[in-house]
Amino acid sequence: MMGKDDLGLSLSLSSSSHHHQHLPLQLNLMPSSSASGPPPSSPFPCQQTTQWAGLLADSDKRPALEVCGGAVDARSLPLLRGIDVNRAPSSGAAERDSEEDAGVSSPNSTLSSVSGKRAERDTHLGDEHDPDRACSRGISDEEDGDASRKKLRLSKDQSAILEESFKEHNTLNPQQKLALAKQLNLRPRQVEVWFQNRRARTKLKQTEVDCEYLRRCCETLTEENRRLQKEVQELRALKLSPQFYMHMTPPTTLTMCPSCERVSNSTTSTTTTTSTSSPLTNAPAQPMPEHHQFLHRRTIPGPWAPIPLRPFLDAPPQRS
DNA sequence: TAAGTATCTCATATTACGTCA
DNA sequence: GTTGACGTAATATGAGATACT
Repeated sequence: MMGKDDLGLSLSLSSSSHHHQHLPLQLNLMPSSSASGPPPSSPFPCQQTTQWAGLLADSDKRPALEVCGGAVDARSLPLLRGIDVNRAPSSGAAERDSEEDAGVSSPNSTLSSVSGKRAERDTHLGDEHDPDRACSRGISDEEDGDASRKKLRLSKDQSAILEESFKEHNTLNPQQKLALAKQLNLRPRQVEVWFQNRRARTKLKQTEVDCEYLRRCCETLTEENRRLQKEVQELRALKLSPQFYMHMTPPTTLTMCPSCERVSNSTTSTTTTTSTSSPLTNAPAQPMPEHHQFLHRRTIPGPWAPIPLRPFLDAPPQRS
């Protein structure tokens, strides 16, 4: 049967990769071949991401492309009530955005870690608490009165470029974020949010795939268990038949050696003890090791107790 | 050097908006 | 025109890491 390693089943509860990113509970259910790929310290590696990105591309790309299609945009643009996320932030505001957003990268943060120096950050810490927050809500200078956030659709091209970038690396450093934002005419905060949501969607998809894989494994094991139970019933039925006892050998007790864990038949002569293959491994019987002969000759009372096997297993009936 | 603080970035949950049937 | 489902951009929150005092 499949073991844990066969399934490639591993749980990574917590670890740290190079970007000190949090590593979520990761089910690596890929076959053992893939288990050798991503290092355990990186349960969300680019390799795996790329692998899943390809798998997910179909599922994720569909809504993105359909929703963000030109026709949809053409219809939706009038509904944006004058807000066009795809348009470069206008002139002065755009420049201010691109510069301020270079420092505004997180809702909890006010300035970027491009420099990472607090002194420099402090100089940028103005009276405005979080300018990007207001911008990201789509509240323009003229729409300050509307407190509700505006949801802004990304264009097809923007989504495609973001997807391509995500395939290369599912996390962005500040420089990459800035460059991507500039390329897409988006605020860095928007790029950051997009990547966060994209990672969440990827993980969700993978979780669904993992669940499906586990479900199939469970079905397989259930079927295997059912088959074995049936086999046990058949063997028990054979045991109860009179013919069974006629050909039955004397009671047998198998003993396991503690050192090599081989099973020997204690009913036979100690000098002629046969080495029995493991029922699990089905390994071919091998000659008795030297230490076996020593142990069996001296009948040392050891901790390895005889293993009483079920009668029907001690003397398996002859199958014709 | 250790402790405390500030900041950044992340994952995660949730909200709210846009689209479509 | 309305409505519910769905996708997703945006927000809120907490945690870990890092730099600094």
